[in-house]
Amino acid sequence: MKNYLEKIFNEAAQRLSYLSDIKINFDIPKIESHGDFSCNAAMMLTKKLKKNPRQIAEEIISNLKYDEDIIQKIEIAGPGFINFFFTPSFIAKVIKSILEQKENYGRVDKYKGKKANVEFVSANPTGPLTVGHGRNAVIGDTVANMLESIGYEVDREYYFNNAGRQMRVLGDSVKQRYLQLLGDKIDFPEDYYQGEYIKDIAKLFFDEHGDKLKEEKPEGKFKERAEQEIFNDIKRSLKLLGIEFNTFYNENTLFEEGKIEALLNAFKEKNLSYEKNKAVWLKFIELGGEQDKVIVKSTGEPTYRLPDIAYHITKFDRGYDLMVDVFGSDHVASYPDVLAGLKALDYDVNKIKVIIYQFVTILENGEVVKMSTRKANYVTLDELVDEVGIDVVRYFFIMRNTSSHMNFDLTLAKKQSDENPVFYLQYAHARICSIIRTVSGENIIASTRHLDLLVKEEEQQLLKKLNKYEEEILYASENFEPHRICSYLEELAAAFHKFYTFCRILGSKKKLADARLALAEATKTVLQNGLGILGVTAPERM
RNA sequence: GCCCCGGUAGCUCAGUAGGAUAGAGCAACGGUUUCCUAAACCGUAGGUCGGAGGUUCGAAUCCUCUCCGGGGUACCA
Repeated sequence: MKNYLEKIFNEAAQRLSYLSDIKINFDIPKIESHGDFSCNAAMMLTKKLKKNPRQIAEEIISNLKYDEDIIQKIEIAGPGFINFFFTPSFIAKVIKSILEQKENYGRVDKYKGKKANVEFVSANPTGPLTVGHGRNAVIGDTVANMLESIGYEVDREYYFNNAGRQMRVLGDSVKQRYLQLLGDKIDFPEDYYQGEYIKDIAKLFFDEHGDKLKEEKPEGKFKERAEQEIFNDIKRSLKLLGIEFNTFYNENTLFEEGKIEALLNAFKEKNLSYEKNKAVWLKFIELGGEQDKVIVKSTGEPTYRLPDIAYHITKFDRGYDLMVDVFGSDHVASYPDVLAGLKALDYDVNKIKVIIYQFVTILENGEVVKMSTRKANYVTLDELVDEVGIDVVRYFFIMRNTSSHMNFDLTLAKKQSDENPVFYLQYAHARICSIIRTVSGENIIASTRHLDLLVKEEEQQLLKKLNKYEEEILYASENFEPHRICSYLEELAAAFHKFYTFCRILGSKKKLADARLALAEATKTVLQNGLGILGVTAPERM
């Protein structure tokens, strides 16, 4: 519908040159009587043309050439809005496209041939995934789905680090627990990993090796096995949510392949780094930052910035047109450094999109649960999935804007899971399936031959929502805003439930029943496609 | 101190590609099942969009200041 308006405006602009000077916007008015679309062009031109906006509107309208089978009427309203009303039969045409394209409806090839990399989760293997990681995981996977739906070929990537102090502590945590199992009286250090899973891993060593590993170094078998066990656990948790990665990128690769060294040299050559107090500093001030920062510590160990930059360079080298990073808000301060470093080396940082999501606050019994993997104070993602199910978890984490803080009352979620909006959507789908089952014995066939009979208020409302789908998906995807899809689907489901209540299929005349069934099936397809992008199931029965 | 995010109905949050009378879900209250699933639908009530200025035909949306909450500000990642 919007496309058609754009078309006739472009055509009119050949006669009214001032139309090309402004960006023409078409909005869907909140109020029904204001039409299907509304345009504010006349008001935007008042200053320029020094004329009354209503006069301008009239001039614009008289220059629009349109098909009366498509547009029913055009009105000037309020201060100078131009309101467009489409014909019911044009609005109903969307059913045809939906039924023809089925699961491909809403997919566009705008970015066909482009490659995207979405990096997310990227938790180091020091413990089970928590609810906090869950938000990251679901956002990343959904964004990946959205990008695929607009044509990108997407790689899902997990970046991790299995060197460093964290991992040494992990290995030693396991060893200490192992020694305890052997009967040694040990005060387990407070700043070690306190979780039960450490004891489980220690038990594996005890069962398999008895006391033979007393002299084994913590960073040897203990660390390796812990990493392996924990990683398996992480992968299993993610798979449970339907999330799988193409690539696990080990930070260590960057060192092994000399990429860190090469990067250091590149900075040096460009005269962007210098030595001070035995450390290497990068000239961030020169790059527009607030202060210079250390990239190699006086101990010779690089700080996280160096591998992060080198890592992104590998993504550029691998030929991605778009690189998405999904970070928690605790990383806000670090990514500008990475981008500045890349920019200094002439990489096009516009290809990088950083999604920062705000933290999830978990409330249990009215109290805030402070998360810490180290202190073993957390609610795991698995526990959450156990409590409320996969669909609710996935939906819950994307139904809100990523930039919005999220409160999650566990107690409430367990109790009131029936009232979660995801069921509202799923129920709409199940209801349609039920209709199709019921109607299958009757002489009713989903047919697009008499769509012009769909003129009732509820039918038209539902049709208008269906007409919005393609645009919504594209907008949400291009702007990396998965929650918009949720809002849209809730509106669609609401429009369907109203249609269901007021427009019966059984008992209507054959032609109308056929058209209504076609409308119901089209709705089913769109619900299915939308839920599919969210990774939420569309059940046939509930 | 400085930087990022948020502050919208009792609660959780949409709306921030400037638009017409600010929305949804839950909670509260009242109604709707001889009829394709009542996990639904209809109605009532509930708001100084944190506060103050400004920009303009028009501001929840943009700018400035300010208050409150979260996160960050390392030779931690």
